[in-house]
Amino acid sequence: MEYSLNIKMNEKLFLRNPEQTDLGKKIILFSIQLIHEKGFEDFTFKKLATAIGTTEAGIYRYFENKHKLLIYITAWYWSWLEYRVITYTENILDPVEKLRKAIKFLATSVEDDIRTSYVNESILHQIIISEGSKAYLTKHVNEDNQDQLFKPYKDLCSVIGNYILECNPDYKYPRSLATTIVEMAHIQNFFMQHLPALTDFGKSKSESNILDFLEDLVFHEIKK
Amino acid sequence: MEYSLNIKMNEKLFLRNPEQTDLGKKIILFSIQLIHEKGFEDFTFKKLATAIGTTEAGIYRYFENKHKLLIYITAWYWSWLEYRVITYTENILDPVEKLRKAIKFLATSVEDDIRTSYVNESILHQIIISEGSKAYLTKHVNEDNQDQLFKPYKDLCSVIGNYILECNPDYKYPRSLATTIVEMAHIQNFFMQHLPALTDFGKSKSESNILDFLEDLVFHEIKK
DNA sequence: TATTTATGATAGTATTACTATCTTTGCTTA
DNA sequence: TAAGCAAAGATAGTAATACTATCATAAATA
Repeated sequence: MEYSLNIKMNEKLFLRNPEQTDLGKKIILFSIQLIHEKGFEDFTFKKLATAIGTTEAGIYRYFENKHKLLIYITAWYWSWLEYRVITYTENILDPVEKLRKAIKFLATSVEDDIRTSYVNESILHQIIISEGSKAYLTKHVNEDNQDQLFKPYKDLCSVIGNYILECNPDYKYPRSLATTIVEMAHIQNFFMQHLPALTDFGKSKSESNILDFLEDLVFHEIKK
Repeated sequence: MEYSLNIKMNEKLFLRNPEQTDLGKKIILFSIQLIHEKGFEDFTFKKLATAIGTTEAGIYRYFENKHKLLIYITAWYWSWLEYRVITYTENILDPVEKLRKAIKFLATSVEDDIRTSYVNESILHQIIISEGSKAYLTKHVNEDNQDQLFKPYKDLCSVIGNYILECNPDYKYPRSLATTIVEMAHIQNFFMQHLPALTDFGKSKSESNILDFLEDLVFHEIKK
């Protein structure tokens, strides 16, 4: 049996829906590869077009500019992650176990999900680590936010925040702690890879250490 | 009596030392204003030159490119902050009080320091919040790191890490907790301003709430 | 007075970030 | 089977960006 997983994306993110055509899917597939390879600053629609074997104008029919494309692929990632977190925790009754599992999904690398043919999730995870925050660290964040472009990120954080409240209904900072988990899962990973003196995981360079740190932090904080 | 505070910057950050000439000081002063006004992506040496009343070529004599200039001003900020943290905590004996004071310096807005005529620290603080992480989130972070460009950031985190260890010598993650404090002090501030649903401070929008959250987090975590 | 140093003035190039237009291909649907 | 439409290809063009180079000039210094 074959599976396929479809994530409905906000229509303001694109001009033409990339999921509905061959070229569109290629744009997503190759842009993930190219952004990972060159970094977002050095990534251009010209280079993307050449890699795909189409023209610049072809890309512009799908995305207004490269920043919208970055928001698209990050938003896709957060939606996919929320889906995974929810499906893999729904049978767990103990809220502490649920939260533990969620943290694990955030802090651990993923393997390519075979149900999504035109997205390579393990590379996407690396992009989130290195480029993810550039999606919102702009002067037009307020307008983008009004267009709901960051909803998937907020939804994921909201799920984590609710798990935190299930563990301790009196805890005062469930949202801020949720974003702390999500952000630090990625920032600690980046620092571990590139600026190891800023972490305690420089020698082993293992994601399981980040996981241990985050669990330690979260469960000390919300302990009743 | 007049005071002046001088911070020695890494020579690899510039081509000609901006602190030693009038034009150099103007470049720092105006670039801080302009980056804050336009955001880093929309900031160009052309616009900076026009604002100062000099030419593009004039700016290029001081800085290789706008990214080096960003690293320069962020590095300056971290050095200045480390200096403040150290001087204002050196007479405090209780390590918990010391750490508490340090967190306060990180999470609270500053007023313009009159001892540094060509740097506006309160605007610089906003730049750190919105643009700071772009200094290291690049494909050339490893080369920049080899050139010691991030040393001021590391030094500051190291100071905080040591205060953490003074509070609890057995604590396992002093470096990662230090970077968590520094990063989250700024990220929570950005979210509070622009994506308030991601924090618990959306209504009041007050920095003192961020401070309370960070203290709560840190002292629960390192409690013996 | 000679010389170095900083700045100004001007010009030029490759690349980026688009926009516009016209043609072709291939798939519906009457 | 023909007409019609949507997607994609081909090509061109523009303003801005990110530089590099050169030559002149003014001020500081030796």
